[in-house]
Amino acid sequence: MQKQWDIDSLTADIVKRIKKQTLADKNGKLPSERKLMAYYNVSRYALRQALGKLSKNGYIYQIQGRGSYIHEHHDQTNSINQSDLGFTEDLAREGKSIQTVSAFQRIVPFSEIDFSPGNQQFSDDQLFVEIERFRTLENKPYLVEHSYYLPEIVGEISEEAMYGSMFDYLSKEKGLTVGFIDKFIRCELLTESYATFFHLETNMPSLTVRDDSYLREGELVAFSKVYYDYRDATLFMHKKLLE
Amino acid sequence: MQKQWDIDSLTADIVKRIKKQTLADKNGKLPSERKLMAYYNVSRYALRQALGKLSKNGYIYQIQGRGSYIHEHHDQTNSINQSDLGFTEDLAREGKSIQTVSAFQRIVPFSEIDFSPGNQQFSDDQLFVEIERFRTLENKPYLVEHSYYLPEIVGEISEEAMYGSMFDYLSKEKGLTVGFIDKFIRCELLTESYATFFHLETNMPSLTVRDDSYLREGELVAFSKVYYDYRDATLFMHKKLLE
DNA sequence: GAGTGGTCTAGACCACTTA
DNA sequence: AAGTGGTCTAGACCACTCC
Repeated sequence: MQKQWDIDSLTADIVKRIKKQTLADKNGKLPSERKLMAYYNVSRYALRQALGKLSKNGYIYQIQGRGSYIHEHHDQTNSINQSDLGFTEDLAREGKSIQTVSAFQRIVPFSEIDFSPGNQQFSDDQLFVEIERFRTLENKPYLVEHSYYLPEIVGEISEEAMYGSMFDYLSKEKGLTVGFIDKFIRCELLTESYATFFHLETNMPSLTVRDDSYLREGELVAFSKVYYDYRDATLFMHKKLLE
Repeated sequence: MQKQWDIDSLTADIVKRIKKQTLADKNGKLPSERKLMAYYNVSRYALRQALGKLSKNGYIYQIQGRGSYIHEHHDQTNSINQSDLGFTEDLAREGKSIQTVSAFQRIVPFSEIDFSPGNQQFSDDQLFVEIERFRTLENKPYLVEHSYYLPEIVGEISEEAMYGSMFDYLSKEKGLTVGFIDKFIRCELLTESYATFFHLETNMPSLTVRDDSYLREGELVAFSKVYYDYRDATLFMHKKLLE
């Protein structure tokens, strides 16, 4: 009995072989789709779904009539890959440790919130769970995450969760699945308290990412703003044209 | 003879109908895939490719077992949508006019370049065409674009091109097609000359986007850095999870 | 159980590149 | 002419939601 591949495991296996350098030739050229179909014993559709994912994320590029090639991209040290990005950057990245050094939680009405989601309005007395988390990367101040959760959806948030991954917490403890996120990236000036955390002066800048997070069902579950130390943070993105 | 749809025209038509509000019901729910297949007389594959594009760009979201729904997103005023983004943001956006108010071109060796592409090194005497463009949005200083082109690939760049769209120029005049771009987003402090253009003080911040642009064939053709006025620039991105 | 989106197969033809 | 990726069809079964 031969191994059955689905698209996810197929994608993972191709990535593994690319990294182990056992798939492409010395010019970075992959075997043709027909050969890969035969090798993995999958249909054209399944194979192309897998290659499409790699292509979208910048691992490979494909040229009609010529073949598929590996795209050697940058060293991703200290850069946040948007394609891998979770909730509000809750992924522990290769060999790096992100820790929450302090966190605050309180309940506030909409009228006291200083930023709001892109496409939705609330009544002034709508309550939100406000969470502020100060986080370090390799023991160095790295980001401040300022979030508002809809209490009707998430309920109470435990103290332990605030020091771990909110994304995992919502999924495992609350059974909530985030389906998509709108992101707004800006550069803003720091207030005194955030600047102090980064050992910067007031009004020094910060790279900020505003997220509106929606459940799989399309309901807004949280909106947040993350302030990164501008000296360390780089967002990486790969853009495919001609689609 | 019925109209034949390909995926692009199908996608465009669905977008058009969504905008005209003649496709979804009052709850924002689209007809089922089977119904749309019948309506457009296309296969499941073609239809799902089209819906997949809309879904990826945040126009709709799909829920297994329930249906497809419109996602009303934000007001995109003054925000740069990464999914629509061209070369270095050369698209004239809805009703807004971007103009180049001054531009400089010179030839420099690699050794005099102050930033470099993510994954490639050049010898110190490799020459580049350096272009600096100062651009306004609605007659207000908006961005400075600092680019380096490989002369072996692009050849000479005409004066007119420098005041128009570099993307169109490469494509129409030089027959070069950009296939993909690596992007690195940061927040940086402005030097005096750039700050002056934005009517800001030296060391005020800027939202920057570094691009490495590759031809369809995988060859690096240019790398650039765009400095945006941090007060006006917002990058928008839609992220689909669970793929 | 009926209807929805998600996954996958087998096969065809087209557009492009290379020789 | 042969080989490559790009597009598209027809059909099947699965997982999930709703009644």
